[in-house]
Amino acid sequence: MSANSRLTIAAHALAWIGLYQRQGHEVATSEQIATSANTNPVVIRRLLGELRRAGLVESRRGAGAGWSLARELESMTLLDVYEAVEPGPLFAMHRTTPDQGCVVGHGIQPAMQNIYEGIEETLRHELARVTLETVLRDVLAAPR
Amino acid sequence: MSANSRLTIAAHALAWIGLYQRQGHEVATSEQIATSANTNPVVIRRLLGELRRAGLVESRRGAGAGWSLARELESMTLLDVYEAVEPGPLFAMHRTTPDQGCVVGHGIQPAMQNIYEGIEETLRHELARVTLETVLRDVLAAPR
DNA sequence: ATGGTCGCAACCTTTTCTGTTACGACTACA
DNA sequence: TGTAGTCGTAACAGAAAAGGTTGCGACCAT
Repeated sequence: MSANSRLTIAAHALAWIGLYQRQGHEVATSEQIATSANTNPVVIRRLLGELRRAGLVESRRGAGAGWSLARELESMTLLDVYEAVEPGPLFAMHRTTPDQGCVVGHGIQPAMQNIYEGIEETLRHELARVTLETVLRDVLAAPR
Repeated sequence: MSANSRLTIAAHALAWIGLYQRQGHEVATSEQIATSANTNPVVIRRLLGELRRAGLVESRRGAGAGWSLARELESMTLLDVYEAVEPGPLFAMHRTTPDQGCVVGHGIQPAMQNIYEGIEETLRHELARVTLETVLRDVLAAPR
């Protein structure tokens, strides 16, 4: 599916910030999170920027700057994160308009659009069932 | 999500073949289907080749060659098509292994893997509810 | 024998995602 | 007031995937 890792990395970042704050720290830096996720700080800042626009995190600038949660992990779901970092639909239509003179070419897009909408609704429902608190709990439950 | 159009095009092709056969024709050519989908015949042959490996269609070579359904549209679901044409998982993990020395970096992949598996199972369930017969019916029901 | 079609490999272009560098903006603190 | 540390963002490079295109051998009904 040519899947991307945005949802995974965003969840990683949120879990990291959440745990760090529970350990008494005020803010986490993109540098620290990037080290944990084994990627570049700019990648983290970009993703967290989208999460900030969605109201999930806040950032502070200047010296001693960094990122903090805007809400409890308990109140965030994977759906919130998904909608913040994934722009498009799950399934794409034809890249070029099908032949409108053909019965199938004419009816296929509305038909698939309808079907896909129902499926994406179910997907969103599933994503909404998983809170970031659950994610962190599962992360900490991993055998070492 | 960087979605691709394979599922859409494959469903288009199957609906086209199915309708064409109901009109009394034995086989459909990749050329005809490509015209309806407004793409290249090789693209169609590639996709139908995968559907053939999955036992959904058959092809005949030589003169008067082409494609036909291997089963009734009624007995094919979008899940059959999806599994035939989509190789990978819906969501990707980190591109590089996260820091195993970090609690989050260590536990994040098994945690997300588990969550994703449940979600993909639900997705498959939804796809399995839609038959290609339904798709064709919806296609023909489109207002003109 | 021939013409129409599939099978498949090879290559190109476009798009998307990720990584990287660079640098200005901002602010706590000395 | 200066400075160091961090964010914000633009710009570009590299990798990967999807889709489009061409070419040609294999196949077979006629």
